[in-house]
Amino acid sequence: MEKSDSKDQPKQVLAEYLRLHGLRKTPERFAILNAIYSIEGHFTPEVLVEKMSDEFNFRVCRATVYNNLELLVDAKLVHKHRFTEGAQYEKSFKEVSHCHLLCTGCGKVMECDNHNVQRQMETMRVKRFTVSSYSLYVYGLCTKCSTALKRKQKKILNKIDIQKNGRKKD
Amino acid sequence: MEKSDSKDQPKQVLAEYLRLHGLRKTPERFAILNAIYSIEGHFTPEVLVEKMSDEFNFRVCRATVYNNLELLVDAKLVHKHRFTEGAQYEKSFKEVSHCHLLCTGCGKVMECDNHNVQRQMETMRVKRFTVSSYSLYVYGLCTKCSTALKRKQKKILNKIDIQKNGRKKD
DNA sequence: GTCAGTGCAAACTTTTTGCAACTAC
DNA sequence: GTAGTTGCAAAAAGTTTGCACTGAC
Repeated sequence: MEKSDSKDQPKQVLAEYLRLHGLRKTPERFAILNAIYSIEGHFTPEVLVEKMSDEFNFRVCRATVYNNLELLVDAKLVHKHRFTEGAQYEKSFKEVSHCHLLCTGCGKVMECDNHNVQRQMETMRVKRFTVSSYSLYVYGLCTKCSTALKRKQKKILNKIDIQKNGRKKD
Repeated sequence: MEKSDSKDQPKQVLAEYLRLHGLRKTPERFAILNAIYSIEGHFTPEVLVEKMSDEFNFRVCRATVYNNLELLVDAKLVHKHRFTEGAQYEKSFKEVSHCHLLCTGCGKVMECDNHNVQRQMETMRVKRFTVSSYSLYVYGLCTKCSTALKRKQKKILNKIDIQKNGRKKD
């Protein structure tokens, strides 16, 4: 009977978190949570405010969004990333931790499931430290940037060669 | 004889990087590199500027430091981290990639060598992506914050209990 | 009724940009 | 001499803060 599915919902988790921390159940908090869980992938605080206003017709000021994002991170309902200048967030409830591929050429962020790493991380123990989550960022080049870089390097090498030969000929 | 130890020096790596990219060997670049390699652990651009001025008597403006940190990251001589607001850097030449433990309570950053993870990362292959480096951040609580949190939670639970009992008595 | 939480605007921090001056090549 | 680099100052981007007001408890 009444299998406690509902208890597994992010909303319930937030409610319980607020209760256990003696904090208030404001409409803003649940509206923010709701908006976040309607977003697939990463988002910035700015985008979240905009989306809430546009799609949910719910206006919140930035300070509130910043405050509550921090709270939701603490409640383990949201992951915080810092790929570039400015933080990016991502829902995290019942999501498998995936690693992120960051192209240092164009800045593109891709996701990648590496089961070996995941297994390893889930069983990771560290002395004098209570592990709660992890982020793995892998830097490198996407195919497009990799090709572009090779072309660019060839061009530079040609230029260096020309300069040298020019000098030699003098 | 003349074993090419010198070629392995960061300075040589930078010189070669600059040559292959058609960039200039400015004194600022080598001064910045030098200062960075005198620092153990993480530092911010601000701290680097200060250190250069104070300890090396070499004044550079921030813009130059920012430009060249980016360049050094590209040359794989420096790692860039974004633990908090504001980037932190770290020398990376011939350094073993270590994972970072980030305490979400006090913000303390600790280093941690996990050989399993290191081995795994060094052999990692991803489709359509040329891996060049990685960062592993493990979030959690240090012993001090873990203890503090437990104490705090106990206090809140007591408070909630008192409120409930108070109501019931009414 | 009280105090945590919100909105607003201003302040602050970190990073980038535009431009004149400089210098490595 | 040319064009890549630097310094400087101003602007931009992202986040935090102070304060008055509101509303969850």
